[in-house]
Amino acid sequence: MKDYLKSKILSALEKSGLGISVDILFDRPKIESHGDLSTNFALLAAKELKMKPRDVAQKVLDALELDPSLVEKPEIAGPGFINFKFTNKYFLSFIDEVLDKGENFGRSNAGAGKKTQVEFVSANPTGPLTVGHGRGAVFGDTVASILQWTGNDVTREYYFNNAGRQMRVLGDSIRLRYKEILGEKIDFPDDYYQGEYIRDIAQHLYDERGDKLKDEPAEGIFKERAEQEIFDDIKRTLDRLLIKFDVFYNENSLYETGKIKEVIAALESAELAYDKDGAKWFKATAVGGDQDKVIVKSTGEPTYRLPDIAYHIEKFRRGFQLVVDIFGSDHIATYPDVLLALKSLGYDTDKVKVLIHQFVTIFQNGEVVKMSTRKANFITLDELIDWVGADAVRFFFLMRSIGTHLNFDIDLAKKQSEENPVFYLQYAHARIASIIRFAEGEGISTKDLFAGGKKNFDITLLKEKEEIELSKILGTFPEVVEAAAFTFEPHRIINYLQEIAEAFHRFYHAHRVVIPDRQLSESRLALCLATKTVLANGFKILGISAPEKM
RNA sequence: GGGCACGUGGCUCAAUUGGAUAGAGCGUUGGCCUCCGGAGCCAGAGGUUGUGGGUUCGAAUCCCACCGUGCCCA
Repeated sequence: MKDYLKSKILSALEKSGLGISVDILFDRPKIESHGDLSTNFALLAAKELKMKPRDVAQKVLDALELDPSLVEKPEIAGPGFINFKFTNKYFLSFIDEVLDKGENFGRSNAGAGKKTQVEFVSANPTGPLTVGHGRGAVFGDTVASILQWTGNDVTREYYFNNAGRQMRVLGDSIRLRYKEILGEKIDFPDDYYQGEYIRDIAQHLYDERGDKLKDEPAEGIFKERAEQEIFDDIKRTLDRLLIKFDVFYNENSLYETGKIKEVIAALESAELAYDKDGAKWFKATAVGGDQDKVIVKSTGEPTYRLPDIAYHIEKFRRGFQLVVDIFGSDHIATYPDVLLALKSLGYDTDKVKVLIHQFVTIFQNGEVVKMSTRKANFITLDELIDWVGADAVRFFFLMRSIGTHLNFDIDLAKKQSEENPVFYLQYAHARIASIIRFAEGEGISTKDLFAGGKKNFDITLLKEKEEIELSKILGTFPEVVEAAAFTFEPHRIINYLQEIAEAFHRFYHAHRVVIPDRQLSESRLALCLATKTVLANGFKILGISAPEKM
């Protein structure tokens, strides 16, 4: 519809001899009397035409020819907005469209098959996923879904490091707990992993191998076993949230295949690296950075920057045309260096989209719970799922934009799990399912609506305000999905589904679906079915279940 | 100390990316089932968008300063 209006306006401009450079964009007014779509181009163009905005608008309207079965007479309003109101016929046509496309309604090819990678979670296997990881996990998975719905070829990827100091400490933490089980007196350092899961892993080793491991080094079986068990645990948690990865990428492979050295060599040959104080530096100041950064410490150990650069080069080499990185705010200071290095080596960093989510602050018993994997005073994602269920966890993390520092009161979440907004949406879906069951009992099957390969209902029988309003909203679903993809903001879909549920409940309360008038019943049933379809498609994107009963 | 982000009713958050009268949920006040699911619907109260300047036809949104919160760095 926007395209239609835009082309009509362009030809009207031409006819009236007005040349303008501004783009013609449409807004959906918040106020009903302002119509269904509104454009402000007359306001924007007034200056260059040296005319009053309202005069520009009037000239365009004089030359504008629109199909009266779709659009009613446009109006000029306020300082120079042009408002368009559409016909009921146009709105009701959405019902047909939804039912025709079914579970594909909302999909588009806006992404044109773009090879896309979404990297998220990427937690090292040092402990269970926390509530903090949950936000990034659910968000990343949903962004990936949205990109798929809009026609991108998406790979979900998890990047991890099973080498380095943290993992050595992890292995040694297990070793000490194992010794403890053997009855030895141990001195467990404060900066070791304190969690109960460390004891569990040590216990498993003891159960299987007895005391045979008492002289094994930390880096061998202890570390390996820890990695394996913790990773299994992480995957199980992700699985409960319906999150599946296509690729687990091991940072270590970048060393094994020499990619790390290649980066150093590339930086050196570009004269962007130098040695100082026994360390190797990236000369960021030469390419617009505020200060040079260490890439290899004097101990010979690389900083996080070096493998991150190498990993991103690999992403480019693998042919990704869009790379989406999802980090917690703790990485907020790290990515500019990485992007700067990539850019200075000639890579197109416009292809990289970095999305930073703020942390979740957990409250319990009215107090802030500080999260630290090491100290083990965290609430695991698993526990959260146990308390409120997977649907509510996904929904809760998705309903807010990622920029907010959101507060999560555990006690409230447990108590309110029955009143969670997710139920409001699911209830609408279940209620429609129930109406359909009822209708079948009364002898109207939804199958009858499509018998013989054609639609046996007449949407023009729908004339009530609530019916028009509902189908109007249904029609905008594809736009909403595209907007969510464009902005990487899943919460837009939730807000939208909320609108549908509201419009549906209002319709339901105002009008009965199954009534003696068979034809009208069928029309309303078609509207219900279309609503159910859009709700279900939205839930599918969000990874939330669409219950037939609750 | 420096960098990045965020401050919107009592609480948790929206606001179509600079648009018209700032909207939802929870909580709160009062109504609504003989009838397809009351996990619902309708109505009300509750706001100087942290503060002060600036940019323009127009600012919660952009710019500057300050205050507060979070994360990172030395």
